[in-house]
Amino acid sequence: MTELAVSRKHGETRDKLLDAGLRLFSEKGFEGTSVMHIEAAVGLKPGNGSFYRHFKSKEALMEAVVRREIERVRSWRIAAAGFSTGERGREKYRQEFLQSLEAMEAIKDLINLLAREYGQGRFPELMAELRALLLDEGVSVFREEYRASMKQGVLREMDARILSSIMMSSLVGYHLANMYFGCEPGGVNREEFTEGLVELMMKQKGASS
Amino acid sequence: MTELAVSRKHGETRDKLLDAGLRLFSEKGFEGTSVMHIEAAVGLKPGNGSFYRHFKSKEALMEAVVRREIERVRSWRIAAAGFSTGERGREKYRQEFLQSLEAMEAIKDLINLLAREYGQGRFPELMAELRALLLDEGVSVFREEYRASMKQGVLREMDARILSSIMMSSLVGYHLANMYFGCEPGGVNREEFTEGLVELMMKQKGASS
DNA sequence: GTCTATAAGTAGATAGAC
DNA sequence: GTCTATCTACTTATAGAC
Repeated sequence: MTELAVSRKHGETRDKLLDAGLRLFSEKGFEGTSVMHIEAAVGLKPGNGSFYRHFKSKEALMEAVVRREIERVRSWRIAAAGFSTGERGREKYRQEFLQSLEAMEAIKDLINLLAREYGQGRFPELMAELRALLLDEGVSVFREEYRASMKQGVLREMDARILSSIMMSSLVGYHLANMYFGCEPGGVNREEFTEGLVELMMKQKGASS
Repeated sequence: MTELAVSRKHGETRDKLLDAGLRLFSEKGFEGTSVMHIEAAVGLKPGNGSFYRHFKSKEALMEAVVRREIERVRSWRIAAAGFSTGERGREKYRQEFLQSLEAMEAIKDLINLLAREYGQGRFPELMAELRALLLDEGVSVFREEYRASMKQGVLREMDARILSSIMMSSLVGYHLANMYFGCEPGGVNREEFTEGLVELMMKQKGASS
């Protein structure tokens, strides 16, 4: 184990390739991005295959890019275990919704890449992993939080499964509309939007049942 | 004006090319779809350029595909002017939400294509037109409907701009999660989801203010 | 670890026979 | 309106000098 043909720990260039790969695959899609383009982006002379000293193929770079992003998201999840602490109420939910939008913003390249490549059958296992991470885990965290809140009587009485699905879908839709169209849906900004979501979730003043 | 080099009204094959173009661009992206592939899909011998008797370039096909879809959506909009009639209430909104999801399903290839190509700078004017059609018009129809409903006192009192943005984002998010991940967010089906949206919108029993 | 050079394949597009 | 044949450019990837 002296030096693998294409070993795992190169230096700066490898990291630059991962960064450029994420950005370019996200912007132009996997097919739309050539290795020459990637090489040029990191300062290598394009078309001379120096890329292949770092990754054995374009597919290998794609896989490494997605795996690195998955790990990034995982480490955030662990760090943000503070989710279910603190006093439940308007302000807490408002901040959590804003944080969700910010988190999506932070991984927008990953989301974009996912949108482009998903369903094409190119990286099925990778895409399945992303789905589990982004969608399934996200909804389930929301759901458990809402269940706890309802017991405390701060939220309107409603199936927590459905409420969490709606809140999640809503944030996802808002983010994607923003991302793809570069504008806020209906001219409603983040603060108004998240405030509105909280308003809908909370028990209305004087509600009887 | 006897016969343009690549004239506008060919026959069956041209339509087949438009159909195949929509499907393939949506599935594999513009860059990911080769002219050979398109030719094969409509029964032409691939790689022999018969495609170019119908469209002067791959870009030209893309443009024609999107324009045809835009017209399709426009004609629906006109036909569905019945939106703002009928008795306002739970059942009406429930059906309208379901119809929105069905409409998105019906143009999912267009949406997918949009998601893939938007922001790449390849067809800027085309994408801007789509945005106006799908997002801006959609939200504004919702908004006016809600304004009218609030006056009648069936909806909770809330900024109609924000409510319509939330409802729209929510439907878009639900649809996209479904489309990209092939499953319902949080295992909530359409009926439950739309029912939940209505529940959130309506005035709660016994709400005072 | 980057460069020169180049192989082998595929892409978009055109000319002309039928 | 489809086919044969072909041009040019670009793509992924490799071999080997430095």
